[in-house]
Amino acid sequence: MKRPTISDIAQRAGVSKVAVSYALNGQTGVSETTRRRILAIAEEIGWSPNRAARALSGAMSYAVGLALCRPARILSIEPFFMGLISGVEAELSARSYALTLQVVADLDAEVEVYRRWWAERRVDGVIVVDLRTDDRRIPVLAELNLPAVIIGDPRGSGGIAGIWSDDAAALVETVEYLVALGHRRIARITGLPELLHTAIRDEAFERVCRRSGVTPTLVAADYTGEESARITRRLLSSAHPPTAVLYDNDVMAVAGLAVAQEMGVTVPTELSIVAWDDSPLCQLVHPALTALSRDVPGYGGHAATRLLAAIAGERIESCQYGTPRLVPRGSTARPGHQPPARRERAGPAARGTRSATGAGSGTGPAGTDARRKRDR
Amino acid sequence: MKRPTISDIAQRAGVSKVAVSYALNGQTGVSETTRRRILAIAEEIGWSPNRAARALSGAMSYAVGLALCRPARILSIEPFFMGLISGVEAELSARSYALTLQVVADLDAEVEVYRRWWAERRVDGVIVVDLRTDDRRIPVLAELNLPAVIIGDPRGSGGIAGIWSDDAAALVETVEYLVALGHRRIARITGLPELLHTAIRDEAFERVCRRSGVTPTLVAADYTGEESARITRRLLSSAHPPTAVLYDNDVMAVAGLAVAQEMGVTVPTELSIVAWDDSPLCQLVHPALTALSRDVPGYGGHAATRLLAAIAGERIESCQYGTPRLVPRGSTARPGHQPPARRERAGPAARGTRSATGAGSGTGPAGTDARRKRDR
DNA sequence: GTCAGATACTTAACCGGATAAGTGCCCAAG
DNA sequence: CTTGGGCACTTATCCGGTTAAGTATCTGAC
Repeated sequence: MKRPTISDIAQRAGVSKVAVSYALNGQTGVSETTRRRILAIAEEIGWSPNRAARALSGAMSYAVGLALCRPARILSIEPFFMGLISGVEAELSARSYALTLQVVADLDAEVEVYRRWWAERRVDGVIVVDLRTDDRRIPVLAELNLPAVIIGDPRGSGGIAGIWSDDAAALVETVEYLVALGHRRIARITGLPELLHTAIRDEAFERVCRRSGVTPTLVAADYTGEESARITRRLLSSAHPPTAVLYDNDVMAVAGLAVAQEMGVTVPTELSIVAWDDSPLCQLVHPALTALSRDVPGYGGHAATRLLAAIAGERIESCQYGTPRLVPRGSTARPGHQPPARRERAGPAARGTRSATGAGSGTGPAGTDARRKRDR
Repeated sequence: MKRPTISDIAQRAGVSKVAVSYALNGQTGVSETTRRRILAIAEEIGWSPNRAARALSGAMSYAVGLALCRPARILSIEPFFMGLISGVEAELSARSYALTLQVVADLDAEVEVYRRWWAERRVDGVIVVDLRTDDRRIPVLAELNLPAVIIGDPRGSGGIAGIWSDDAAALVETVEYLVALGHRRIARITGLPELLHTAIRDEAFERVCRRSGVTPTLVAADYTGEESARITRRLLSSAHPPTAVLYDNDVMAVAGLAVAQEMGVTVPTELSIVAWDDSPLCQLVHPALTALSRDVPGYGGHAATRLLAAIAGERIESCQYGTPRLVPRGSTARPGHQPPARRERAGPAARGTRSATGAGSGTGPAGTDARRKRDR
């Protein structure tokens, strides 16, 4: 089956291909009658513009690039990226832009990918994730003059417009919530230390802890459950274990919860847990995890919209979107060793007292969460 | 900054652009001296071929398409897709092919995307996932003569080569394992019923249950934790609850585990749980979930390799890869109401008896799993 | 010495669109 | 009746590569 071209349409319509081009692009220069005839033929034979041809003359590729620089095992478990991609995609495909995805091994490879995409005219712009402190991708993008949107704090995006959430504010809110509950020993298990948002959260953490008279503990991790489990185990067996732990993603928080349960540390009475980034996962475990929730697909959609604007030549500014909201669930409570009354009477074998009926009440919060999710 | 073209190189080298083209593509027709000079210049000015131009003359786009037809909330929680993408990508980028991703709302949209990609020459081939029973995408791909690799059972791929795993065998192995443990009431909570692999697993499930004298219970779900929780709750509160449940993905299995724990049903003694598709998630929960593990990135890599072969014009055959292996963990055991000795002595508040020291033994299996993962 | 054939190039044409610069033709104003 | 100007088109050219089809120049065999 041969792909139809504008020449095919021209032949059928008995006009030149330029007339067809004008007609299909809404330009003046063809009569309304001819235009309709041409459009009808195009529709009939199922014509779509050959992107390569368009790109060659118009210097546009109608594609946007996204390079992901994380090992496969992290990519697959982190719901964040797939959520982001969904959001980006929804926005792009609505304007018939394509998303070109590349997984790279390290930052050098990523920079090379940008250079190649630019030289090959593969993409019209890129979305940059995982902004680093003093990020060397930024000058390259500037040098290439490649339209870009940075997902990350404008302090690190070196003049390139970005979309960012106020992580510091969210962190302060969370710590203050824990302090209000009565916690005085709070630990934070971080994501990759080279990421800018890790540094920003760290700084905010130390600041709010100092201000609140809380002993901060900061441990760097790598987003994996293994690492989180190891660190949590160490923290909980120390002389003065924290009464609350903030994890920099949901996977680490779930792993931390599992370790606590293994070690016989009751959550939330003996240990409160907060996860950064909400996901269905946080509501699947028991107790459900208090989380910093944000609208990830919306975040991606916004980024895509702004990138398309930048590609269209608009001057775009950095904008804030979707600062995480603290969603308290069962994993945070006042610190103390007395478990809540309902659980106290649990039989030795049972992990909780709720009967099948009691569990029905468990649908309450689940239902609420489902509703919240739909609201975003 | 202007993008360098072969004409720039030609000018610098003092030859025609055709000579440059020959030199850069390893064709005969240029002397070794000239070739080296041209390559040096190309390297120096950072030339990469303009993909649009290449595509226009060569009729190749050097891109592969992947359309995902699942709602965002499922995409983001299912590690399968991101794992698949990582694997596909690794293979593609090694041969400097790009991956074009599109998230679509339904099958009609997906078919439209294929038609558009084909007409636009956006991609040289596609990878098709989530094969349905009597899949209407297949005839379209055949009609368009668009190179494709189906990820799914060849019984449904209508002559188009695919890559598949023997789900029926894996399911039979799992049920036989449960039967050997002594289970006689086994339930299976399935994924989307319209997917071919769901039907294949269902059929195998009923067959092996009948053969083994086991009462099968089949309930259709949709891969979400909410749905799984609802169904599990219903099953467990029925008159004759199953003693083992097979879930069609990890998220549903984790949700099922949470419900059991909520309801005071001990896993694994009162209820055994098996998850289809392993992920770090399965090892984070407590007890760790027995799972059907497979090498998802490898699966994707294989698919990409075969697709590239098909694009290169080779005739490719369907091939089997990565039939899931059953990885027994703590969530499966002989059915019975006596919890194992070590847990029996648990204090009322504790969810497990393991002390900090006891938890150290927990690193044993975790270490093993990490090693296994690296092996793939 | 000459002629075939290889070598090392060049020129021309093409891929499928976009776009600048014509070219008839009709209508209306002067 | 002429001229000017818009309308509806066409022709020519370009984007940056690939490929077919020349064309000199050199080499070697007869």
